[in-house]
Amino acid sequence: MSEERRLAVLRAIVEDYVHTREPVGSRVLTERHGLGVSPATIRNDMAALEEAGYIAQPHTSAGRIPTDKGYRLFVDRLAEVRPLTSPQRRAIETFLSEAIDMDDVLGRAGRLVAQLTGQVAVVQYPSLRLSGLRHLELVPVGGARLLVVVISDTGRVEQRFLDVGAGPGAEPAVVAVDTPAGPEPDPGALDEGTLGELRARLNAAAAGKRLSELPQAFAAVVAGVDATLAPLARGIADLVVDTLGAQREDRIVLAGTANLARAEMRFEQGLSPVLEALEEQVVLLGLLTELASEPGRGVGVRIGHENRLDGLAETSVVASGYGGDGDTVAILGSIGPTRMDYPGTIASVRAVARYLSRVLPS
Amino acid sequence: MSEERRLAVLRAIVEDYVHTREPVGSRVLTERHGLGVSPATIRNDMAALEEAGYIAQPHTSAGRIPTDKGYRLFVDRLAEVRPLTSPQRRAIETFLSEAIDMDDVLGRAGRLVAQLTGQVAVVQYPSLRLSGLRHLELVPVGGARLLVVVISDTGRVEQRFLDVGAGPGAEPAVVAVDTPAGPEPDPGALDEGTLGELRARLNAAAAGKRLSELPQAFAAVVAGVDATLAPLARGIADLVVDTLGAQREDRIVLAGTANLARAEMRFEQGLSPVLEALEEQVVLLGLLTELASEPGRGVGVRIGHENRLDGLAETSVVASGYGGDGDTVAILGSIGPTRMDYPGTIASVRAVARYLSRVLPS
DNA sequence: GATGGCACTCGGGATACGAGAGTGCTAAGA
DNA sequence: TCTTAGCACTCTCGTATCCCGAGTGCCATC
Repeated sequence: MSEERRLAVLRAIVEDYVHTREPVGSRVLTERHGLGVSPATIRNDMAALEEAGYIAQPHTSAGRIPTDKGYRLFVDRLAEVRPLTSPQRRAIETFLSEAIDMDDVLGRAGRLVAQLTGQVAVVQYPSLRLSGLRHLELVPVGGARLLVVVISDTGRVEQRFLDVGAGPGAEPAVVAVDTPAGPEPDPGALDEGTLGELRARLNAAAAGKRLSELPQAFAAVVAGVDATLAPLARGIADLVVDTLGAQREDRIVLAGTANLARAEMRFEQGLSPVLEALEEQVVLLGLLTELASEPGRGVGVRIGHENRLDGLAETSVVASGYGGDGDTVAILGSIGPTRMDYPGTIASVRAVARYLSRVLPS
Repeated sequence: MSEERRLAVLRAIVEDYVHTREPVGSRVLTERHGLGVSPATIRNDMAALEEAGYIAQPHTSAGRIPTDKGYRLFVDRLAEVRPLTSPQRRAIETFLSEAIDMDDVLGRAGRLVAQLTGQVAVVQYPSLRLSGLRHLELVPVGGARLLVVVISDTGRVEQRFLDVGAGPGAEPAVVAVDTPAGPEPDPGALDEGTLGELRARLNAAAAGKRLSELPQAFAAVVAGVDATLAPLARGIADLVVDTLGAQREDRIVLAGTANLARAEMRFEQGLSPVLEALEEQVVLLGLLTELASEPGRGVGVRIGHENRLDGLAETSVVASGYGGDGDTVAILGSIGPTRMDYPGTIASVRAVARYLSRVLPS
């Protein structure tokens, strides 16, 4: 009962089961895979594998299916990474290079992974590092509302709305609704000249400063400004500092959800828990982060119950970080049933992640 | 065989079926709904209704279920709009008012509608009207890349990447990848001083101009600039005009997809086609646009086969436009099985759409 | 340690059957 | 003319039964 053959049997079971979606018995194992031994021998090996927890039988007299532990062993020691075919590579290249902006890149990456793997793709928006303030722009919109646009040195752009209260004397609320805006600015409470000057002063004060020095620099501006304007200036200053300081890494896009519903994927518990888990973006994000921070060859794999979420107990997650300078700024992954094509999925995720890393600004 | 009673029967069938999800027979109809007649009478009415195509029986000896045509009649003539309860209204208010930016508002609106209706919510991003250029910012990122940030007079902010080719002499590609950016700007090919001057010139040229006048204004700048810089300047100018001119109304967010998988919703064809239809954002967008442009009390309803998409043949779409000044700038909707609670769904969609209209910058 | 043989188990498909729900129709009543 | 009661008929669905086949575990043998 050689150890190598037992592993070969496990590999054969995994590959056959992934392919046929049916419990695999000793006979087909000897027939379809070139293990030169008889079914009885295989049965002995299978008994040992079952004993060790790598496979299980759904009911007494059926074939065996891999357990989570079995898949884990397969992924760690048995799977041969199968590189993508070169047409596939080219397809990735061309499809992604047609993207016109960041949203588009990530959206396409998601659809691509979903299509390559036939599963659900998850793409996290890159979280961008902070730096100084490059430019601040104030645009009055609506009556008592100010759109504050912040451009950081790294090229990050954020926009927030500032409610300017009743008049210039009132204390402005610091955080309000942020949005692109509507039509004609209403030059009521806020006149362009004053705003322009305020903007110029704030920009000048911020020039060359680091984020940590900004509050102080702004305080000076607030102090030096007309008393009626001071509250507004302070409101803007606070909002800018707040906006630059806030991390904005909580966005995720999904693609290929429809793949879950395809007939080939039957989940014991139905797919309702799976979909629910996917909608819990915060939790999902945590999972991905955890996963990508694992050591390994860049691509992390969580199998079945390994990811703590109940909804994902029947699924595996394959994820990889991506990012400009070789360090991870965001994560890309694929989620499918534990019974998935691990080598293929890993290859796809890795290929797209690498492309993203290459194309991302660094 | 009075006409009113027949309508009452139809209404009773719809309401009962929506509630119980089971074909409704003549007996329960007389028992549960206060029609003061015998089952036999109802049967006659039902025969007439079936003849007219408003109801059908799934198999010979089962109760009746409404057809699309039946739901249509119900929605148009029989449904009483049921206003939301005041706690519900308050919940909407508070939940939406906690949003911190535009993305957040729309995301919350979606989740809200999904939760209120127990169905899938669809929210289109508002398309914003164009105007002049408020400010143009150039941020060098990476080696030969330039982030171009465009802020329009209406407060719309767009960002695009410009590939600056090999050196300042090369013709820059006009459209490249747009994205927030990575870390340290690399002051290689593009030096800050030149960029600053170029930016200042372009901004000055654009000040006060309308979109249609921009190309001309920019052309003057390009002509007046150093010859080695001209291609870069032209590249930027083109990109800006292009960006401002492009409509950006193609984004949709979904929420509550998991609701589709809940046990209560059984689709004949499975939900795979439904999910697929929902992923076809372009088509979906077309449907919503068509729907919101219909006359009516603001909320449009498409029932079953009325929406041409095959995948949505078993679903109904309830949608409403929303937008700052009473005119529609985007659309909000809810998608569920044809057997849905129309009055409730309509009320929810309308309430949230109204809130959005109120809170949106105008 | 590998193999052939064999009895045993169990899931799943096919079949049969009865209960129940609902219908349409007819004839009688208002 | 509309409503109602009665009745025979149809069809779905759940339950029970049976049987086949796949697969196993174990034992004796090579």
